[in-house]
Amino acid sequence: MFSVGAFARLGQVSVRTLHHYDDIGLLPPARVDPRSGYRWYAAEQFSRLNRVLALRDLGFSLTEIKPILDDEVTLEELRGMLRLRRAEARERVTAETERLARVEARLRQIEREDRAGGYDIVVKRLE
Amino acid sequence: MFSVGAFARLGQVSVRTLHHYDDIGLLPPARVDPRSGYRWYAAEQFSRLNRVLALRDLGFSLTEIKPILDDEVTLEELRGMLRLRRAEARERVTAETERLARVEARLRQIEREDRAGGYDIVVKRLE
DNA sequence: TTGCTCCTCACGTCACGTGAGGTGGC
DNA sequence: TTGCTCCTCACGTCACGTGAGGTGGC
Repeated sequence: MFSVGAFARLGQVSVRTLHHYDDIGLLPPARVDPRSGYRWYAAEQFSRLNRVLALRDLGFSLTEIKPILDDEVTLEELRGMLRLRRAEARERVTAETERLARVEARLRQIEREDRAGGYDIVVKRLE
Repeated sequence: MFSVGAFARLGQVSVRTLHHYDDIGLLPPARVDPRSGYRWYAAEQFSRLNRVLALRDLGFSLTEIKPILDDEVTLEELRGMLRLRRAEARERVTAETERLARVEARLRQIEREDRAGGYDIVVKRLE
């Protein structure tokens, strides 16, 4: 059994994160001391923690992660969720790439000592 | 003079956004009717609104935007802020690209019907 | 009178970070 | 007794979205 502190250290997350995962029922400790309220985690729980972190890393919210880990999601649904993640990730990549280009353009402009001007050029849609 | 509704429509932002910009002092209306509390914007204020949107689009927070627009930032400082933005934008591009790759890897894995396994592979640093 | 616009609260968002104030075992 | 760990609130984050409840001019 591991105390929160130990489990957090070994799992590379903060104690607050474990408290949070307990609060939302995502990763409740194997045992809670009824007197002190101390949380005790079992070694097998590292697996679930790591799955949480892996899915979080793919862009899933904690709310989405729970049903996935609890096998309340079919393979088909999981596939669909991943496709959605993929689409979102692609969008963010292009959005960030474009933003980067704009920042660079602005920097070049400033290096030419043109402070003013340009920066109220905004792209807007017409109806 | 434009009412909030009109100014919002023409400026392509929500009324709530204008309220918010007023609340934080970023873009107070040119005039506020003392009786009704109605906000009235002048045509010249579109320029500032667009500057706000342009800077926001570059990744600046509203708190950073204010001093920039109020000329409380030197050219050198602005350059420094843009360099920081650039670095952050680059980081996000690579981070998002990597995330996308992981999502795609997971999808390929799932298409092979391998539901289980893999997904508790997590990268962690050793001390 | 009915619509439409406007107003001011004030809670909710997402995943925790960060004190505050207090307890229990070595 | 001193440290260290643990506990439970509960506010703060960032830029608004979204009602709730009410007012004023055409």
